[in-house]
Parts: sequence; structure tokens; C-alpha cells
Amino acid sequence: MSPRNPARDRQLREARTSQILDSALTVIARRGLSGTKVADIAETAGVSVGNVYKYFASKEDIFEALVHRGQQEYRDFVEEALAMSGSPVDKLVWYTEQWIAKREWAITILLQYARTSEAVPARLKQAVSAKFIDNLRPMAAIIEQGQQSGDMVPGDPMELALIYVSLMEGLTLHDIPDTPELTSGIADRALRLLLREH
Amino acid sequence: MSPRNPARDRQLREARTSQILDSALTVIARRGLSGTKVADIAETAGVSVGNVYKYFASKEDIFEALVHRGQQEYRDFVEEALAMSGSPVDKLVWYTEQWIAKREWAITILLQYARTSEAVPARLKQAVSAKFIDNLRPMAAIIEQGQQSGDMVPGDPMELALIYVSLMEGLTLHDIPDTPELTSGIADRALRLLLREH
Amino acid sequence: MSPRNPARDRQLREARTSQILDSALTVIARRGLSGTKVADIAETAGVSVGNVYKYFASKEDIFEALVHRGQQEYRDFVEEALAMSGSPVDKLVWYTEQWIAKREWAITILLQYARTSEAVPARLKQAVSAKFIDNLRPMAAIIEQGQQSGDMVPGDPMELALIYVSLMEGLTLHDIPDTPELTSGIADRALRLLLREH
Amino acid sequence: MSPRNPARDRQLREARTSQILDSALTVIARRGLSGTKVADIAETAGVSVGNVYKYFASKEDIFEALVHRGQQEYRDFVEEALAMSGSPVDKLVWYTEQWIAKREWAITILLQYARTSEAVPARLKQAVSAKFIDNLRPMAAIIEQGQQSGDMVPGDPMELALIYVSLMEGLTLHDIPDTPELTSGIADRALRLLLREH
DNA sequence: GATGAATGAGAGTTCATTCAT
DNA sequence: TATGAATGAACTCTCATTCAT
Repeated sequence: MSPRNPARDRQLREARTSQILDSALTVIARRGLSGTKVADIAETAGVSVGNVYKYFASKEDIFEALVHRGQQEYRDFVEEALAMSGSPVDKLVWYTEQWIAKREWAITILLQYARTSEAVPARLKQAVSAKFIDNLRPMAAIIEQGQQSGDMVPGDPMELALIYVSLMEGLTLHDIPDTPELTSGIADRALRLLLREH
Repeated sequence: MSPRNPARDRQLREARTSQILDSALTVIARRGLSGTKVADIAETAGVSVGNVYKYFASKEDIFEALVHRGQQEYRDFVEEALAMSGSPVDKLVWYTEQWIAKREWAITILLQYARTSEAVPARLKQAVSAKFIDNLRPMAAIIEQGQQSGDMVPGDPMELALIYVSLMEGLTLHDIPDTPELTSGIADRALRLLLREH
Repeated sequence: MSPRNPARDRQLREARTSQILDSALTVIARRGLSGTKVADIAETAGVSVGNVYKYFASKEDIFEALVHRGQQEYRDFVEEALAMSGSPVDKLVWYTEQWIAKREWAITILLQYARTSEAVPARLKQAVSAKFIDNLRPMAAIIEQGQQSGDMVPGDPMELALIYVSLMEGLTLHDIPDTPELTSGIADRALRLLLREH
Repeated sequence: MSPRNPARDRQLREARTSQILDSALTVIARRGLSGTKVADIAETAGVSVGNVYKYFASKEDIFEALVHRGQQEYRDFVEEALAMSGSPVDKLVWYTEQWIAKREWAITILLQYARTSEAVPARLKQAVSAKFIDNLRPMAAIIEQGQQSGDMVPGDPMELALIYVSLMEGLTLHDIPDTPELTSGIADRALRLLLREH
């Protein structure tokens, strides 16, 4: 028997948790929550079915953890864009390129499901919607900077942020792996919609 | 011989079919395909479970019929926009207002699911994607007219059509009944992205 | 409207009843009772499903009528063999040839099912078994005649009748349409088992 | 790693499989295939419904396994008769007594159903019929030995084997538990049909 | 902790029977 | 009387969850 090592135990536990969530993200995004079997998640994660339940109480619990993690990661990402050096337009360009590169289709589908499905508890739906609105703020801040520098179109920054994020999401949902309807230049083209003509 | 009236029978059959599809559209959009019980569809349609199977061979069959009908209705709608009298900008305005008014969220969710879910047969996925692209053409034609009249931004009309439709869809998915994140002016605001500044 | 004719009405009713029973016999023998849908019977009989219920109260009712008719027809047949002119051996030959010619596989299967299946009410099972035993008597009488004339093997005539009928049935069940394992001479060969060597 | 014992697991698996087949044999023989619920099989076997599906893909799959096992067991049985020491008549006597003692009614009913029902896939029907014919060979060999020793009636051994087996089956189907029409001496009497008078 | 066999509630689908026309 | 659409109970099969090892 190996000697107990609480720190290492916790670390292993977190690694397993992440591993299960990563697998769950992909399969749930591809098949929907009720279309995904716990056995699918377990298999993709390379663990046994029973073991999944050592880390999560239920399939719903996995979904909720997934949603929270996804929204937090997005928050970190958009704040990183806001905090970076460079002009507001540079920030927007970086955000857009990163979004495309990271292929956020999986979490986009999941969050859309979380906001719209009746199968999701109202409590969670409201939390997700509220967090989504809150997550628009860094983007709105970038847009506001762009308006002050005269580089971006006028209008309520929060509204413009919602429009831009919706557009990113809408485009993303047409660029799922294996169903590519997007040519590479389209996101670039979309970006320019926010910019003033000169 | 027969105590039935064949013409009336057929009429009733078509009415029932529509009734079931209408119900299915709403509940499947709200709960997902695998999250929806045939019993839910039946109850919403006000018919018995068994009777649903007189009209559709399976739940998947209902879904497929729904998708076909949805894409055809969209085609009719966008061609109506193209055919109407008035300037290209008028057509785009009408299209946008109608889209918002018709609250196309249900079919938007369904078609997104049809294009992206692994649970959907590849054959159907491809058909839906192809039809989606084809359905961009009338919108591209409107944009081309707008470019010729100097009212709309330059760029490949098909690309711009994809962007605009993606934006509509993205916004729609944030304006589901009971989860309204959209203020009334946002769609109007979005529309202006395609217009040239003067 | 045609004028009422009670005699003709009854005749038509009997014809319909026979027609339904004939269809039922074939399909139930081929698919089993619970494997047969009332719709199958109706379709084979060329009537509507609803109309079947004008003549029989239930599927079980059809089955019971079938069994009764089958056992009565067999009784008539074996009594005809007993009553015919000629030697006991001639009677047995005629009986055997007729049995083979009439291809009684359908009713044989049905009666076997009626006697052995738990799905059949005990009351009916007992009636069928009793009638089966009773129906052995004419055959036993033929055998007794054959023993008296010295042409048939000795032994209890009822036992020998049971053996011979079981053999006929056993052979019949290997000569179902589309599954012929029987060569034409086998029944003839079987017949000789009852005859004395000379 | 694994806390399981693979050898023991496999053993348990085989035991469960047999247990389910044994239960299935009895209930399907008594109620017919479509008259038998998987729940009946599960209950008789003392396992849960869901667990049955861990061992067999479908009810049809159980039926097929049952048929294969039954025909193989019969083959072993009849070959044992052929291989035993003693005269051909001794072999036939042993075979007959064993058949009666083993009360093969269940598998007899099942195989008859497999050969005759339209509900059984043609592929399986043909396989069963072919195996049935093949399984006649050891019996035919016994009869041939009996003919050579002058103890059995002349004739094509395969034909006589078919007749004898059909007779056994026919008698068996009149001696189902709870429907006994057979007196104990009848099988003995039947056996003598193949023997020459002296 | 790790495993996967076992459970049983629940979903899709069928079909005997009824009934409005 | 004849029809076949409508009903819903019952069946097959699935899968989230538990638990003995």
C-alpha cells in the first residue's frame, strides 16, 4: 500500500474531475443531455461507470458543473481580452481570433441548452442567464473604449456587446466539426461590422 | 358501400398531421428531441399516444417532418421578402421585423439541433445543411440589390447573408420565451450593421 | 334500400363467419395466436377490422370457434371413414390419404396449441382434450374391425388409435407448407406399421 | 487494479445464461414466443428484467439460443444411444425410455414452432430444419443395425427414423404436464411398431 | 477507490377493442 | 351494416443509479 498523501489525493481527484468534465462536454454537446448516457461519458473519460458517481452525484450534477466551468472560463477569457495591451480594435481582433481558434462550439451549444431547455431547473437557468449578461460587461467595456477612440460604431455598448456575442455564437453554431459552412474569412468579415468606415 | 367520406377523411388527416407537428415543434424545441416523450407531444396535440403513430412512424419521423416543414416555410418567407415591392432596405427591414415577430426560436433551435447532433442521421444532417445554404440565396439576392443601390456594405453577398442570418439566429436564441435578454431595439440595431453609413 | 330478407341475411352472416374463420385458421396456424393481429385476420378475410367484431366478440372468441369447428370437421371426417364401404384396411388407407391430401397442418397446430398453451383457458383446454379422446373412437372402431379380420396388429384399439393419430400429427408437423421434410411415400410407409406382416 | 475476479465473473456469466435459458424454455413452451413476456422469463429465472438484456440482445435472441441448445442436446442424446453397448433393440428401448423420462415436451414444442412459424426468420427456420434432418442420422444408424440383425422392419432407415421420431414427438405433444392423455404403456407399444413380429 | 453486474422505473411502440360516421 | 380512426393498456427495451466484491 502506498502511504496516504492528502495533497496528492486531492490533486488526483481534481484531475479525474476535470477529465470527466472534458469528456462530458464533448459528448453532451454532440448528443444533448438526455441523449447522452453516463456510460458514454465514462467510456470517453476512460473510467468505469461506477467511478463517475464517486465524483458527481448525478448526470445533472455533471451538467451543472460543466456550465459553471464553461461560463467561468469564458469570463477569464474575455477579461484577458480587456486587460491586454493594445488598442480596443486589437482587443476585439484578438478576442475574435481566439474564439474561432478555440472552437467554442461545444460550450456554446451547452449554454444555449442551459438557457432554453425546460429540462433544466429554473434556478440553474436563471443563474446562467444572469451570468451571461454579467459576462457581457468586459466586452461592453472594450466597445466603449473603441467608441471613445472613434474606431467603433456608436450605440449602447451592452447592446452592441450582446449583438456581437450573439453573432459569434450564431456563426459558431454553423461551424461545428463535420458541418463546416463557414469560410475562414467570415469571422473576419463579421468583425468589421462593429468598425466605423473611414 | 363505405359509410365514410374520403375527401373529408383526407382533410381530417392533414389537419391532424399539422396539429401534431405544431405541438411537436414547441415541445421538442423546449426539451430537446430525446428529452421529449411522445406522450408529451400527444398530450399537447390533444390526441392519444397511439394515434400519433397513425400519422408518424416514429419520434424520429416526426422530427424529420418538422425539419422539412420548417425549412420550407423559411424558404417561402425569405422569397416573399425578396419578391415584395420596395427598396432592398425595405425588404431587409420587413424580413427582420417579421423574423422577430414570428418568434422563430422554436424552429431555429430545432434546425441547429438537426445540423449538429450526432443523434441525427448523417443523411438528414447533410440535407438540412444543404438546404440551409440554398435558403441563403434569396437573402443574398436582396443584399446584392442593396449593394447595387449603394445602400449596403460591400462584400460577397452569400457571406453577408450567412452573417446576417447567423446574427438573427444568435439573437433569437437569446430571446426564447421566458428567457428574454433582448430589448426591442436590438434587432433594429443589428439590422443597421449591414447598412452603409451616410 | 333492398327489402329485408331474414333468410338471406342469416345466410350472408354465416358466409362471413366462415370466411373470417378460414382466414383466421391460416394466419393463426402460421403465426400463433398472440402473434396474430386481428388486423391480419381482417385483411386476409377481406373485411374491415371493425367488422370482424360484428361477428366475434374477441380474438379469443375466434380461436375458440376455430377449435370447435376443427374438431367437429375432424369428427365428421373420421366417421365418414368408419362408415364407408370396404375392408378396415381400405378405410385406414382412405383416412390416411385424405389426411395427407387435406393437409391438416393448420388445424393440427391449432389444436396442439389449444391443448398445451397456458394462454388458453383451462375450461377450453379440457373440452378440447376430452373431445380429442372422444374423436379417437371411430378410429378405434376401424382398428377393432381390422383386428377381427386379422389384418391389423393386436393391442388395445384406443391405444393404437392414439398412436396412429399421434403419428399422423407428428408427420404432419414435419410437412408444413414451405418446410417439407416428408417424401410422398412416408405416410404410406407409416400406415403399414399398423398392418400385420404376412 | 481490478477488484474483480475475471475467471469467477465468466463462470457466473455462464451460470446466469443457462439459468435464463432454462426458465425461458419452460415459459415459452407453455405460452408461445409472442405470448411470453420477457418479464415472465426474468421472474422465473429470478433476475430482473434489465439483467436479462445483459445476457441476450432480445427475446428473439433468447429463442434462437434455446433452439440451438435444444438441438445440440438432442444430438448428444441420440449419439449416446447409438454409442452405447448392447443390441440395436436395446438402444431403441433406451432411447425411447429416456425420451419419455426426460419429458422433452418443452423443446419439442419449441422446435416445432421454430420450423413452422412465420414469425421466425427464414434463416433460422432453414437451419433448424437442416439440423433436424442431420439429427436423424444416428437414429437411422441404429435402425440399420436392427435391420441387419433381422430385428427391425425393412425400409429406408432415414424414412423409418423420421417416422419414429415423428411418432415420439406426436405422442409427446399429447403428454404435456397437466394434460396427460398418455398411459404409461403407450410408448412401449409404439416402440414395437418398428420391431419384426416373430 | 475502482469495477461492472444488477435493478427497476420509464420511454417508445404495438395492437385489441371501441365508436362516430 | 361497414369502416378505420382513436384509445390506452401492455409490452419490449434502455439506462441512471446502486452495490457487492
